[in-house]
Formats: sequence, C-alpha cells, structure tokens
Amino acid sequence: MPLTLATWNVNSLKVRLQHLLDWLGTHAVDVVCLQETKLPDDRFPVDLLQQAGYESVFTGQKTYNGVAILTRRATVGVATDVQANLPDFPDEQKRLIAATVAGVRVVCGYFPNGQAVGSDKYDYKLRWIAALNEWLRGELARSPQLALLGDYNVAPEDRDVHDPKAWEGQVLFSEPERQAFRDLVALGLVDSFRLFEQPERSYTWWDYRMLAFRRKMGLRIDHILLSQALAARCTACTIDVEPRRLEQPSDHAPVIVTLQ
DNA sequence: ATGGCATGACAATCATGA
Repeated sequence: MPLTLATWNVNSLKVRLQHLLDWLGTHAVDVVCLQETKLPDDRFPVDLLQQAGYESVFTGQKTYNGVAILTRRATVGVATDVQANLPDFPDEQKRLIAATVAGVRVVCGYFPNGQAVGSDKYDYKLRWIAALNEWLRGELARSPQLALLGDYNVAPEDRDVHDPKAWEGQVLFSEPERQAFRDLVALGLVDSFRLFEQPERSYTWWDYRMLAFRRKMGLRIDHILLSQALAARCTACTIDVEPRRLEQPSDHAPVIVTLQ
C-alpha cells in the first residue's frame, strides 16, 4: 500500500475544522501536518478528529502558530517518539513537531514569516531555519527515512513566484531566505514537487486581497522535502487547490506526496 | 503611495500574517 503525506496551513483550526474534516473524508491521506492551528493544547479537537479516524499529536498556543501531525488510525496507527520544538533553540513560539509514523520520521514545521527584510522578525526567521538545519543533520543520521513538511514561508525559485521581479528582495523571496532553503536541500533533501512535471503557475498561497487566487497571483511556500531514501520511493507530489475555492478558505492550499 | 483581507484578543482597535 502506498503511503500518503500532506501538509496544510489551515490559518486557524477552529475556523477551518469542517474544511479539514471534509477533506480528510474525501482524501483519506495517512499523515497530515497542520500549521497555524492557533489553539492551546486543551482546545485541540482531539475527539472530532478521532471520530474521523485520525489520531493527533500537537503543540499549540493561543492566537498564533501551533502545529500538529494527524495519523490515520486504520493504516498507520499512532505517531511515536514525539518531539515538540527544536531542542537547542529555546522558543515560546510553537512552530515544530516531529514524530515517527510507519517508519518515517515526519517533521512538521511552521517557519517564521519574517515580516520585512532587515527586521528583528526576519533575523529570527533566519536563526530559526539555521537551528532547524543543525538539528535535522542529526535527525537524518538517525532516521534516513525523513520528510520535512510545512509552511516554509520561502519561495525557492523564480517559477515559484507569480511576479518574481516585483518580489525580488522582498520577504519570502529574498536571497538569504532562498539560500537557507538551499542549505536545507544540501543536507541531502529533495523538493518532491520538482521531481515531477507540474502545471505552470503552481502555488500554495494566495493573498486574501486583490482577488489574488482568481488571478493566479500566488507563491509556492509550502513544501515537502524528502530524504534521498524517501525520494526514491516518491511517485507523486501535487497541490490541491480545491479547498482554496471554498467559502471562508485558508489562504494556503494542501500539498500531498505519495510514497511507494 | 497605500491598502486591499482575515484571524484572534478584546470589547474599538490592534498585532500579525504573507
């Protein structure tokens, strides 16, 4: 049986819970990484997800951030060896959770936005990614079958940006951020989306304003990087834009990868 | 040049996002 993993920044799990449940009902993916749940742990909808057939591990907080890994009980059971946050990077912000599922080390990250190039938040973003990189080196040595899924808040290449000229040097597309992305790839990871022929103007995020989605004005900032061992098993990677068409959507679309 | 839109805390605006 193939194994499917997905990542989706839901921009509030409270608001998007029904969208998520509907999506799980039609897609039945085995592992789902969520970002921006914006829920403290005592408010996480464990029971409703269990009724939908999914077990959850999560780390969250009020108002901002928050990440989770859902596992389909019937196919992959419960996640083990759960790690919340980067061990050597003290941080109040809940941006990372890792767990082992079906022999795969699944890392779910909500990378900092960075706000504006040169700001304190931009500096924090680069330091956060550097700390992730350092920690991942050890994780990869321990777990050769590793996937890093999430909202990276980085568009790696020109073709990942609807208007690269306009975005040049801006946050999400600045050279230091793109270099940080390449430094993750240099650990021996593969951008699964680019293993395959993809449609023109493939993006995962569109601004709520200016009718950006309808006008295909987006960025590809949500990614699934796979270790070499997993890349060898990968048969597909797609962006599902359908949830972005719904009423009151998340501004991000899910990305799905299939492993053989 | 600016704000457009959305979410959440908090109770009219404000912080944050990307």
